[in-house]
Formats: sequence, structure tokens, C-alpha cells
Amino acid sequence: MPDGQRLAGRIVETEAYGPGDPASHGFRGMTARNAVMFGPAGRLYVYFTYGNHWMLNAVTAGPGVGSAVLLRALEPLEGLPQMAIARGRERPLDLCSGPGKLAQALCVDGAMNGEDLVRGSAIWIEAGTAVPSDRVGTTARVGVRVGLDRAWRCFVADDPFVSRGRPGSPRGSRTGTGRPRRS
DNA sequence: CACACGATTGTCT
DNA sequence: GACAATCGTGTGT
Repeated sequence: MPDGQRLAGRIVETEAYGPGDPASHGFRGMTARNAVMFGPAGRLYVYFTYGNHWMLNAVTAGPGVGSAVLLRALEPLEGLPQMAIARGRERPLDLCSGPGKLAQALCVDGAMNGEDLVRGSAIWIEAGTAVPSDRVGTTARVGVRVGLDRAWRCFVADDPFVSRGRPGSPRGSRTGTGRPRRS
């Protein structure tokens, strides 16, 4: 944050978007908005949607390949008071339990689009404790109307901090390795 | 230049 | 569970 307070959380829910994926912003090629998706991996792709929400993604391949992972929910770990102020909500469960919520809680907006998440100092993702495969649930992605055949939403099963959008589903769990993050 | 639509959230019934 | 709010981006005229 501007005042030096560190805001951090553990990633508990994500969604993948990649080449040939009709639900991906990059499906129809590169545009001014999704340009970062086609750049080098490890960068932050931020975009605005629904009139007032910023979405945070980690670019996962490239250059030249449009792919990214949307950060959908975090278990807040550090700077909860500041997050509460930014969110206008007190309960920990209301701070980062959704893609738009966590962006607001972390005070991230379009100005940070393209930041380096690996070596950056403003915002970054670092390795954490792995989540056992049998604790990683997978379902179709939330809020999309295409690409529903791909179960590319991954979340920590039974974690209270995952977003409300379809917690579980008939789809069983799969593989996956968890890792936390911070800013 | 005009229009339709979101990788959502908060509030109300 | 259902629905309105809100506006930048993408696509078509």
C-alpha cells in the first residue's frame, strides 16, 4: 500500500484461460486491452469489467501466447484492517472472497497492469505450502457462457474463503498444487 | 458513431 | 434465489 502496509493473502481459488479457449479474452487475438496476456509470463494482467470491478490475472505463458490465470479468492493474511477500509466491509470473509473483491482489498487497479509478479516490488506472488491433490476441487469456470466443458476453475475444497459462485459441483476433484501469494 | 455485453457484487424479496 | 447497477471494450453500421 501507499503507506507501506503490506497486504497479503493465500490464493485459494483460480481460473485458467488459454489459447483456443472461447472464454478467454485472447480468443480473438490481441487487442489493446489484453496485450499483457500475450506478453511474457509472470506479469500481472488487470482489466476492468461490469462497470466497476478490476480483475487480477497472472500471465502464464508467452511471449506470443495469450494465457492467464484469474485470481478469484484469497484467504486474507496480512493488513486486514486496511483491506476492510478499502472494501467497506469488516468481516474477513467479505474481504477477498471474489475476483472483484480481492482487487479492491489489495488496492489494485488498471494502473498496475503489466507489473512483474516474479521480481516486482509493488505486487508479487511467491511459493507457499502445497495443497494436497485430494483437497483441490475443480469445476467449470464461473460467469462464462462458453467453454463450459473445461473444468478450469480450481479451489481449495471446503475453504471458507472461496467465492460464492458455485462452491462445489458434481465434478470431482483433480490434481493441482497450491501456492500462496502476497503484495 | 451506435450498441450490446460482460472472467461481478450488493441488495432486496 | 433473483435482479439492477455501471461503463470500457469489441464489433458492426
